[in-house]
Amino acid sequence: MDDARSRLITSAQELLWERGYTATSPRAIQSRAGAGQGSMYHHFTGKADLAGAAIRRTAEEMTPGARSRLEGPGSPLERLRAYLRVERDVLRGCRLGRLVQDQDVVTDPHLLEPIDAVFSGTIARLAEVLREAQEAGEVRADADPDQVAATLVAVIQGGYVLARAHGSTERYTAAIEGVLSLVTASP
Amino acid sequence: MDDARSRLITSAQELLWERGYTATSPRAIQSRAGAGQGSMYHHFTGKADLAGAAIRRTAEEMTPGARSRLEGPGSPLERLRAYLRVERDVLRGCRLGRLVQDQDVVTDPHLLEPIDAVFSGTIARLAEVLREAQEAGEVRADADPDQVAATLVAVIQGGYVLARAHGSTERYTAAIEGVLSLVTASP
DNA sequence: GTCTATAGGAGGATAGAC
DNA sequence: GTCTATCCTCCTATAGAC
Repeated sequence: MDDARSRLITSAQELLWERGYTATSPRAIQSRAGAGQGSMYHHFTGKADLAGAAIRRTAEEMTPGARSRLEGPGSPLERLRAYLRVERDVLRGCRLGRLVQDQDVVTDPHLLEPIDAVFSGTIARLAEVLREAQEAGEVRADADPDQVAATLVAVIQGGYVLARAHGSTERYTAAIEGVLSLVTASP
Repeated sequence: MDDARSRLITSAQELLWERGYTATSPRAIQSRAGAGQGSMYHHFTGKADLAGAAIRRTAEEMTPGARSRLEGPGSPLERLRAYLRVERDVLRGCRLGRLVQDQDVVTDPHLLEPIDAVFSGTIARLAEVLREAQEAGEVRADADPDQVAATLVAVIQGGYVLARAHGSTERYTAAIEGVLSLVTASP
């Protein structure tokens, strides 16, 4: 899987993460992939097409990890903690979430849809685990699982923002631990 | 205050909000402000300098509103609710938070510092109100006010991300209401 | 499949006239 | 203070040869 086409997608994934969509040029992708203009325009119709492939691959790469942590061993609350506390590349930001600030991404359904799908799926799975946790008495019963699931994902995404603004992971950790203390049912 | 210098800053504020830093060109700022090249480079040393002025002005414009809602009338918890539920231009995103995804912004201390200052100030003020709320028994006492304050700001910032990804404000509202239900002390 | 050549436009900035 | 002219580089894409 290290043919030119695949290498181009890999480079696009990296650059999309580092610089976003608008700030990433076909040239930069090509040179990082060690491929020429002709190669790229042979495999893809243009920048947007290649970016779409990169986004879809990133989405596929992120799903299994989240899934396994939320469906893994441990009580519902323990699985929620494991998911929220998993090590993330905080200062680099979310590979998908950061793209959503890009006007050209939000405007192109082919680019936006796979991103939204990841968030939707994550929220749905978190809500499921939250329901289990409520049944087990680990999470207060008077909270709406769907709302709280959105809250949890928002804390992660917002934690990235605070960390990048502050230049350190501290704020991210504080936000995560803060929400964890709140979801946990009072003794 | 509608001289060329001020108009350039206003245009820069708008474009920074709409397109971010990298995707905003001096040309675009000038044409929106109705000013020429010469005018801009007379008042500012370049794009970064003008952007810095725009960011500082936006920061100044955001502070009073937040301050008044958190120091206004009502119980501590009511003030927290008022702050979190205030109407925001959700789909447009945060004027400052969105810039933090931009590599060129994070790299330039003159651009990043005023952004971080707003977040730091907001977190500090929220922590203060949270402490009051705990004393009043409105918020569970076993939570760290500084952590929860970071959580609240993160939920807002992350709510923007979810909303833009989904193309609707629903997810934002869900995240906000979710965290509000969690901070409120159990009956 | 991949390379090179080429193209029109935009980006960011400087210089000097008015 | 503001205008116009000018500069070099990068952007994204197309064309056609190998």
